[in-house]
Amino acid sequence: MTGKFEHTMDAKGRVAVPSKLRDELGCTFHVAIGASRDANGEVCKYLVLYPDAVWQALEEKINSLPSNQAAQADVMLAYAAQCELDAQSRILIPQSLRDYAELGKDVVITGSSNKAKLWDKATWERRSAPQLDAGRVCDMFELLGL
Amino acid sequence: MTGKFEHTMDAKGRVAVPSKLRDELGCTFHVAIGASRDANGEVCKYLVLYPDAVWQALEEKINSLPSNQAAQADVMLAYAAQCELDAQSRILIPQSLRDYAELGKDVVITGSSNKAKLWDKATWERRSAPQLDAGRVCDMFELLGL
DNA sequence: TTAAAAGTGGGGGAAAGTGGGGCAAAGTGG
DNA sequence: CCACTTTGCCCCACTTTCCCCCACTTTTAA
Repeated sequence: MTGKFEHTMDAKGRVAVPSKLRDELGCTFHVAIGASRDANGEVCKYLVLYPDAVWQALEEKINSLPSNQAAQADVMLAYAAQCELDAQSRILIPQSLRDYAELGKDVVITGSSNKAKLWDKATWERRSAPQLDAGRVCDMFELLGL
Repeated sequence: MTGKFEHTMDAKGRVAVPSKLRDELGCTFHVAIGASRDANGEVCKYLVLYPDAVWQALEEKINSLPSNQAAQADVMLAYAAQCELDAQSRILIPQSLRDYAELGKDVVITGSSNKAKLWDKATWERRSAPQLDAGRVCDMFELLGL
């Protein structure tokens, strides 16, 4: 899955799934929490859309976590939801997930190989802008050995 | 089973089972005691809702416990109850289980793969809040190898 | 230029969730 | 053995949330 799509979330918490991603996500999939660090060590939160098969594998990994990680596992499963597309190809994002990712009206959906990510637009821009610098892109190509 | 649902327990000890969990729990299932440690070593108590098939397997495990664990096995079975949904899709939590988990008016039900957990709201928040920190979520993803 | 598909917004009916009244069965005390 | 209380359960009533459906705009494709 690839691409970046700017959509809006309406007052009811619904977001249209980009048509380019629908085939790979299927009509039922899972939404869960995600977070990652950038080069400066800053963290940012977003949501992840997992096709069913990918989610199954993840759930098994979560279940096999050592028992001292039980609290993390509980939260991960509590903040996950199975979603279905409505007739307009939208999903309803549960309130608890909206709160977690601090989603406002404007959101961004990006393809991310075997899953998709859903960001608040401001979060995405804050995070992606520095990476678009030509020097950074050069560095990445070297890292990739190209 | 996934998701987090905030419900209320009425004065009679009844709690509505979230509609999203009903299919997987069935209309009769077992409620039992549970507890786990968080990263700081603190323990917290909750109740667990087991679909019948899952409970059967657990009961056999309990029965095969070594005899020096008989006291634990007795308590585990004593503090377990078979529940049925009433016409409003609620279950009645036995007083002894309410006392164990220190359930107040506000409770939280979370999906946890093949079972569900029932927490006093304050307990859940005390336990989950630190895990929602973006840094912790990052750490978990690394632990999961993602 | 037109048609079809994608994306956005909202109204209203159905379902979910909450609370309480009342009755019967079970337990407690004289 | 008979009141009396307690507990569990059925019923009904009310509120809130969710989701189905329709309408409209914008974009893409023919």
